[in-house]
Amino acid sequence: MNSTNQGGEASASPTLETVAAVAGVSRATVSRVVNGGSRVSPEARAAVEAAIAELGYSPNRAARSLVTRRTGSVALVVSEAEARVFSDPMLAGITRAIGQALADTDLQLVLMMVPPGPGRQRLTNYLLGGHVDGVMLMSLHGDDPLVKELSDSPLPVVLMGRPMSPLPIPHVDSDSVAGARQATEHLRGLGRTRIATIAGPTDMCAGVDRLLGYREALDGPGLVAYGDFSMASGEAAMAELLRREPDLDGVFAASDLMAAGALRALRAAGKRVPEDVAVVGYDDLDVAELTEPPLTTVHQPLPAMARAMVASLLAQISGDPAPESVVLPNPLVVRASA
Amino acid sequence: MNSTNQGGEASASPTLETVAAVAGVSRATVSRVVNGGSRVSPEARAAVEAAIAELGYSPNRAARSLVTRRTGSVALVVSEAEARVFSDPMLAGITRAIGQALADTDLQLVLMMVPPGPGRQRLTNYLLGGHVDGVMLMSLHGDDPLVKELSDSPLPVVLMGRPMSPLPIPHVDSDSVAGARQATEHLRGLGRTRIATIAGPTDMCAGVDRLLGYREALDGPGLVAYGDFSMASGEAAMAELLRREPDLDGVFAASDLMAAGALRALRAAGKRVPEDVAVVGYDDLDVAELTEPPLTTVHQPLPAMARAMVASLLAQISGDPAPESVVLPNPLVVRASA
DNA sequence: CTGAAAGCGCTTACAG
DNA sequence: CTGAAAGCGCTTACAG
Repeated sequence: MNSTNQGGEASASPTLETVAAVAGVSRATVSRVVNGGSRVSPEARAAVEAAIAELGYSPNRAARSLVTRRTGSVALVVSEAEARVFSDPMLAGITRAIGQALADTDLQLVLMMVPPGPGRQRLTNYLLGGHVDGVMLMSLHGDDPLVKELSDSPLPVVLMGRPMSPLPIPHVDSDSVAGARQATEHLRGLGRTRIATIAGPTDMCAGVDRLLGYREALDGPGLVAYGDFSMASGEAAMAELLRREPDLDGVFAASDLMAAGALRALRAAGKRVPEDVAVVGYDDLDVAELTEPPLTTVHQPLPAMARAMVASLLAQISGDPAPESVVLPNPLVVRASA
Repeated sequence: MNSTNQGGEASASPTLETVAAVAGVSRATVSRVVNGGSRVSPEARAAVEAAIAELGYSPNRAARSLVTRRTGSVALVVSEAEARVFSDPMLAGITRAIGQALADTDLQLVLMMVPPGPGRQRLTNYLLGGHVDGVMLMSLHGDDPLVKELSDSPLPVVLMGRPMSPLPIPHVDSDSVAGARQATEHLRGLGRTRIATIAGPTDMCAGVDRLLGYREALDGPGLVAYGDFSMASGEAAMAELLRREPDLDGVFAASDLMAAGALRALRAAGKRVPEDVAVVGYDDLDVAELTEPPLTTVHQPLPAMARAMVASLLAQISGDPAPESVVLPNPLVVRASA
C-alpha cells in the first residue's frame, strides 16, 4: 500500500522528507534514526524504521557528504606501470583482500591508477581535493613524489610497504627481511652451498629488504642478479646467474613471478629442480602452485595486511592519534621446488 | 600572492564563491566556465581560469552531484565467489583494462563485490538507489537475480558476457563459440582424432558457448568432463577423462586455469604434452605463458572489451537510444602445448 | 553574455 | 526527546 508516488513517472527515490511524512515525524528525527542517534524515543524510531522499510529509503550520499564533509569513499591507488608487471597478481590479491576488509565498513572502494605523465598531477589534485576520505597506496617506487605530497597533507593515508625515504607515514608491511632470511636459511638447511638470489628493484623497499635478508642469512654479499619482479626479468636474471656460476645449487627469487621465470631458464639449461638447483620464491600467489614444480615460497598474509590498512585508515579518519605502522610475519610455505 | 586564507588554520578548500570573488564575477559565471559552457565572454573566462589556477580550485563533487543527480562514478560489480576462483586472473585483467578505458573519462571506478547472503540485497539497493551512474557486471551465473533486477531498472548497465536468459540488456562479449571451434579445429589440424574437452559451468554463457563451439568443430557430442574454470577442477576433470579414454590425444580446456590443471594431471599420468596429448586453453591470461609447456590458447581481447563496455555505459548515461551489444573476435594464439 | 535566486537532500546546533 | 531553521557548494532556469 505504497501511497506515495501514485501514477508517477519513474518514481523519484524517496527522500528524508518523504520518510518523515510517512512516519509522521520531522526530518531531523528521521536523520537521527538513520544515523543511529540515541536521542530518539522507541515509538518514533519504530515508526521511522517502518517507513524506511516501506519506502525502500536509502540516504542520498551527495547530500550527506555535502554537510558532513565526508565522502564515504577511500581510494586504492596503484601505478599503472606496476599494474602491468609485478603487481598484476599481487594487485588482484590485495584488491580483493581490501574489498573484503572494507565490506563491514560503509566506505566504498574507489580504484585509481596513477597515469604516467600529466595525468599524475590531476590525480594528486583530486586526492588532495577532498574527494576521498583516505588513500591506500600500493608500494610505489621510493622516489615517488606522490608519497611525499600525501604525507605532507592532512589526508589519511596508509602505505602498503615501508616508504623508501623515512617519511612519517603509516604503513603496513610484512617482514621482508625476515622472510628472505628464512627462505635463504631453508636453502642452506637443504645442504645447498652455492646460493644465488634474484633481487627486486633497488628503489623499492620490497626489493631492498629481501636482498638484505638474503645477505644476512648468508653472512656475505652472495651472488646477485637483479630483476623487476616480472617473470621475464627472472628468466633473464637466472640465465645470467648460470653464466656467472654454472655450479650454483640454490636460488632465492624475490617474487614468485621471477621464480617462475627462473624455473624456465633452469629447464632450458637442463637443470633439474630441485635436484640440481633448489628454488624459493616470494609472495605465495596463486602462480606458486601453477609452476612445475610448485614453488616453495614465502607467504604474504594479504588478508591480514588489508585489514590492517583499513584499520589504520579508519583510525585516522576518526581522528585517532598517529596510528602506528604494522609489520606482519610471513611464514615459509614448503612445496616441491626446494 | 594568495590573498585569501591568510593566517588560517588548515585552509578550507576554495569554493565557487572564492573563485568568483577573486575573478570578480558571479558564481554562475564561474560555474559556466568550469562546465565548459559557451555563453561566457573571453575576458570573463580568462579571469576565471586564472583564479582557478591561483587557488587550485577543484569543484566539490557532492554539491555538484546533489544538483545534477549524477554521481560521476560507475560500479564494477563482481561476485565474491568468482573473485576467488576463475576470475581472479581474469578479474585483474579486466579491472585494469576498465580502469584504463575510464581514464579519459571523468567517471571514477568503484569496485563492489557481491557478498554472499543478505549483503546482496544491500548491494542491490545501493546500486538501484542512484549512488552510481552505471553498472558493469562481470558475467554472473545465469540465474543471478541481480541481472534481472538491474535490467528492469532505468540504471545504465552493461554485462561482460552474454546473459544466460535472453534479457534485454546490453552486453559485451567475445565470440566464445567461434573461439572454441577454432581451438578444436586447431587440434584436428594437428591430426588429433580423440579430442576431449574440459567444459566450464553449464550455468554460465562462457561455459555453454565454449562447449557448443567444441561440438560444432567435432560435429558430434565429443567427450566431455566439467570443471568450474579453476585449476583444481581442470586437474580432476583431466584425470577423469584419462580414465574414460586412456588414448585421447587432444584436449580443449575452456579456461587457461583448467588447462594448467590438465597439464598437471597429464604429467602425473606420464603423458607428454604435446607429443602424447595436445592441449589448448582459453583466455590467454598471463598464466598461459607460465605453464610448462606454455599454452596454446584462445585470446580474449580484454582492452577492447573494456573500451566497449565503457562506451556502452557512456552512451546510456548520455541518454542515447538502446546501444547494441558487441561481440568481439578472439584469435587463437599458438604456443607449445598444441 | 551575466547575475540574483531557488533549490538539490541532508545534518546539526539551537530552542524548547 | 523533538522540530524549525540554517547552511553545506553547486547548477540552472529566469530575467535582463
